[in-house]
Amino acid sequence: MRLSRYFMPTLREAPADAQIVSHQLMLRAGMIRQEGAGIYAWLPLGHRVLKKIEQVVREEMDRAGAIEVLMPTLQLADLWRESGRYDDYGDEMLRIKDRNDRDLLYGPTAEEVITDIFRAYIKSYKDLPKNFYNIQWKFRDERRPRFGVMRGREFLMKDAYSFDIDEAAARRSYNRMFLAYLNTYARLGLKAIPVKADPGPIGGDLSHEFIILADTGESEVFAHQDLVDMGAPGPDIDWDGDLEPMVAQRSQLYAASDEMHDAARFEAEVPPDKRMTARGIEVGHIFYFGEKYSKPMKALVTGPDGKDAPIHGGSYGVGVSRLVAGIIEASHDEAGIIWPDAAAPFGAAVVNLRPGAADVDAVAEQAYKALTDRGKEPLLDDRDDRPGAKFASLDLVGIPWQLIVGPKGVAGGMVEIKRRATGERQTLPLDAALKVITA
RNA sequence: CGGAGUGUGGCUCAGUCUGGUAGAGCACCGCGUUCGGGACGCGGGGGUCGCAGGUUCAAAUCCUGCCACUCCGACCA
Repeated sequence: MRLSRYFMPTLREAPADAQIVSHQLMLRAGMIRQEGAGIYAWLPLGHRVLKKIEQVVREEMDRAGAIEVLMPTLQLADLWRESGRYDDYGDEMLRIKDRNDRDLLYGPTAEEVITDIFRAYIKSYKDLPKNFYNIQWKFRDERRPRFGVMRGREFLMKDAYSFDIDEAAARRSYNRMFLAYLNTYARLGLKAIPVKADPGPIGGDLSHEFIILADTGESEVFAHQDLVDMGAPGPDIDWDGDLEPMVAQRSQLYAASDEMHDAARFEAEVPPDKRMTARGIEVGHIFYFGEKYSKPMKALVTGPDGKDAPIHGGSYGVGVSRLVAGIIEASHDEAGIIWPDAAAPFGAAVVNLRPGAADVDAVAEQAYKALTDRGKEPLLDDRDDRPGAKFASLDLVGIPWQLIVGPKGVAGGMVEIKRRATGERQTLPLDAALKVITA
């Protein structure tokens, strides 16, 4: 992409409405524009980041055996009357009427829709397990939207739903999601801690929230340091095998957010030098809910014994649009955003310091083409602007690499590369620079 | 939903108390000089002062009502 033809409206000052750093930086980087309380338009740069994150989430879901679908944003109230949630959900549900006076709603989640789909087609235990997910916009009419896309009313969520014959099988589905989530966050450059969550009326221990560490996070986390250091399991695991040991290893060490924290247990279970307290942001929530929807909605399958029984369900959510803000909270400095490579809107920026100078243009174009050919999705800064302005805005939007082409370097056959995250610079011939960036 | 606050060119803000017909910086347009960390000069364009009523010779400013947005608290990807 040539910046001179792109749309990247950066701001030198943050709008006064933005209170937290991710919101300020998203506005300054020209990623989003607010249309109303908790409602945002995604501008080109923000949209690219959102798509990148979405793709990482998608790949990890697919790897773990989930199947992608796309459910509607508008849902029929009758379905929610079946599950009993239409009246329970309250004012957070945006209720709509169509021209025939039929009650609709803008989906805040999709258990009812997916259960309706499931029950229409799947009748036998032989077709289980199944896990369907979609990445779709949700709307929850929050009492108090805030902090930009961190807590919007409209937000992009990946929601997955598992269907199993019994609780033991459901636990296996749960475990797959548990590990897939850790891999997802790790790929996005985040430290994520699974903490036990309030399982609600179903009980049991099958509910976890995933909290990423960021100094500016809203909630406080208490955890065993070994859990923090353990890292993600990685993609090369046997997804059909016994995942219980890996999950147990990560769910037995103490970890809790403020509302579930038990100071006495923390001190009893965790030695003093292993007690970690930090701030974090919730970016995922998984839980097992058994027959909560399958029973009232009659999502039954025939078991090996020939009898029909409600399936055991679980659901698994990732706040995709929230992750955009979460990553920024976890990764920024005074100059702006520092994207991890997997989420970066562009892999590298080729900075032409003197557009119009034929020799500089030639090298910049050559670098741009080479990076394009190698799949780095580069941004060519060919704006007619001063070097300082270019560096400042590219630092602000957080592109991981800058490949700087200026008259002095070109005269000596060299370019400069700069790594955004560390500020580290190297002066190299173009070929060597390209090798470093594409390594 | 309770409490607090803010609405003035795209952004940051001054002007409101004490009424006299709107201003600065950034951004934008033109010309010129600049050019390795958000340049400078000269010239220029852009604002129903959130909306609706009211008071007044006169309202951004005073009064009434409404709307929007932000923050703090109880709830959530």
